[in-house]
Amino acid sequence: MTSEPSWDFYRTLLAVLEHGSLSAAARDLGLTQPTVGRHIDALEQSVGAELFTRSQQGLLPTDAALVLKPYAETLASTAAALLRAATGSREKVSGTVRISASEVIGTEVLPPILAGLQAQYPELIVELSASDIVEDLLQREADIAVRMVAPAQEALLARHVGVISLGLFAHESYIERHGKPETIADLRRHKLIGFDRQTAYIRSMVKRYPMLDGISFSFRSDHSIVLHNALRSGIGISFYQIPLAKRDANLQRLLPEVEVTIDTWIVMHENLKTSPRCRVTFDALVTGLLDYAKGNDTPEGQ
Amino acid sequence: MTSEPSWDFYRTLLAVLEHGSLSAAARDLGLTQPTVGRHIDALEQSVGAELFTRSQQGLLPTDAALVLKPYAETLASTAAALLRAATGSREKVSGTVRISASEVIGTEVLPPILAGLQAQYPELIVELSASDIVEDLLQREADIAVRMVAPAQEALLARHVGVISLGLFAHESYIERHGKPETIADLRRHKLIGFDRQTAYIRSMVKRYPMLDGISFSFRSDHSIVLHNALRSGIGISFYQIPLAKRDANLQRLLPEVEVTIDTWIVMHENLKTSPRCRVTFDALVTGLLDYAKGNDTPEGQ
DNA sequence: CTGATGTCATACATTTATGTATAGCATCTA
DNA sequence: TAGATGCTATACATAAATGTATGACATCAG
Repeated sequence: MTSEPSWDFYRTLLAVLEHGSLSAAARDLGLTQPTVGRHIDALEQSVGAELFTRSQQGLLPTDAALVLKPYAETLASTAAALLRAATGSREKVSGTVRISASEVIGTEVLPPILAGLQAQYPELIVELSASDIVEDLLQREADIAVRMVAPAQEALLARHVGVISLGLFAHESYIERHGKPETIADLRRHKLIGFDRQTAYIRSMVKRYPMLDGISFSFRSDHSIVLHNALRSGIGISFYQIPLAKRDANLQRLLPEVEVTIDTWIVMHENLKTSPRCRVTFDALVTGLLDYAKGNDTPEGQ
Repeated sequence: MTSEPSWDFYRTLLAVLEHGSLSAAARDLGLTQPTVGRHIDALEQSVGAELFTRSQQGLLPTDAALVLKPYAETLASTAAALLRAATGSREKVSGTVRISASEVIGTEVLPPILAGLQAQYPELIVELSASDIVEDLLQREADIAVRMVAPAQEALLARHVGVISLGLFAHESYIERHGKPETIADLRRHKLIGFDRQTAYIRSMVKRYPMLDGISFSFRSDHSIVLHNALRSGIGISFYQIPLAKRDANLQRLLPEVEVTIDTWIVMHENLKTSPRCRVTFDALVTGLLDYAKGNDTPEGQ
């Protein structure tokens, strides 16, 4: 460890870890394979440890390299955030703003809101990361996030935009075939659509209706869109956001006494409030989602 | 923004921001002044904004540059953490572990604990950041922290090591001159030693004894060591950690009904538990501070 | 005022890093 | 089996970044 290695080596390291080969990493980085190889060599020498076992069909990361991956990911997301913060003038609403939201919100609710925003500010570039994975490390850190959990960190500008209500729904074609459940216990004899992994949705549901805990799903996916399409195709019964269900007349509410509410926040780091593009995006999301939670939905086509 | 700038430019940017001149930054980085200047030039071109207003007695950062500083600091601390994670073999207890603690704990309590640890593991290098400033951004992020607030983040390995008790103390030379206060209200006619800024100490004290809120200190410093030396020199009355006070026979406890307790945690990121040096340091801190909180103090000389 | 020390900017030489081209080996498909 | 495609490793030429030396200006102490 004679002197600190170049920070660029960390970027190269991350690319190699992500792509699994020097050549692929080189293509991604806009470098060449020998250069990437030299970066890894230099890094290995600096830290005094083997990072990859070389083979002719690619590189296999060692434990040491895997330990470094989360650090390199943090570096990448911070560097990306720095670049976003630096780009775009401080007066105009221009440059890139990156938003993180759940899959459902990101795919169904945000697009119309963001469409209006971009119509107003043509120079604004929006990156939208729609994912239910909590540990969003692979993704570039977002400037603004729509969250279903109360923000814990300090130095965050958070706005509570109300509660989103979920109810049980089924497509009418399913009801024709299987009938309606009359009680919660009755759900056990129905086909239920559910999640693979525990998401914020599930956690709050199980908290509220413990009898749902042991229930077995006959259709599972960890992809929210798949679940919703399964619901719309009449595969079974699923929780669904009530404002969204209004858009589809063929979806029928079941057991109206079952209702789960999810608190929703818009969260932004405090020091971004001086950035015009983050400010206007934040405000647009707040007003748009307040409307959505109230039931004043603005569907896609409008 | 033709292509992403070199991450090394961010390191250079941070150095220039911290030192205030190209030359000083160059000395710090082990580069030369023209190189540092070229890095800044290239970065300005990449982000399309002026970062510094050049003058012959140094560089004045623009608002744009100041916005980027926290990002660059995060990059620096992450890069340092990566390097620490990479260095040192995975079997032996070697390499550097960085610990963050309050000033009092760091200066008075930890050294004997760490001395024992380093005697056991001669190849272990310890970095100790003793500071009461909460936003420890300038510092390199620590591997292990001794905290007085309940850890909020997830993915943290936290161990509660008990409560540290604080009482009011004065040096006997002070008592000879001013006598002892008999009631809490009586404190108002005494000389009190206190803090400039609100620390975890103060907050929990005021919470418990609201009558202390409006009290005026006749001696203030935001440096804990200064305060303790002021106490030992007989300048006035101050809160002091009871286990520490036992070491100095000339310190007398006043108003024994006044006692404030501070919960204490040792906190480490979960993914460091595979690192032997972090593991053994964590364990040593836990046992050492459990002993300390119980009153089984292990003073410096022993 | 004068010299010492600090700063940034520029011109030029050199070192360093990178790209190109190629060889060697594995894997898969026809 | 032959050929295409994937990968890494090496040798060599080139391009790029860095260092050296120097000049111009500002600030402070004597």
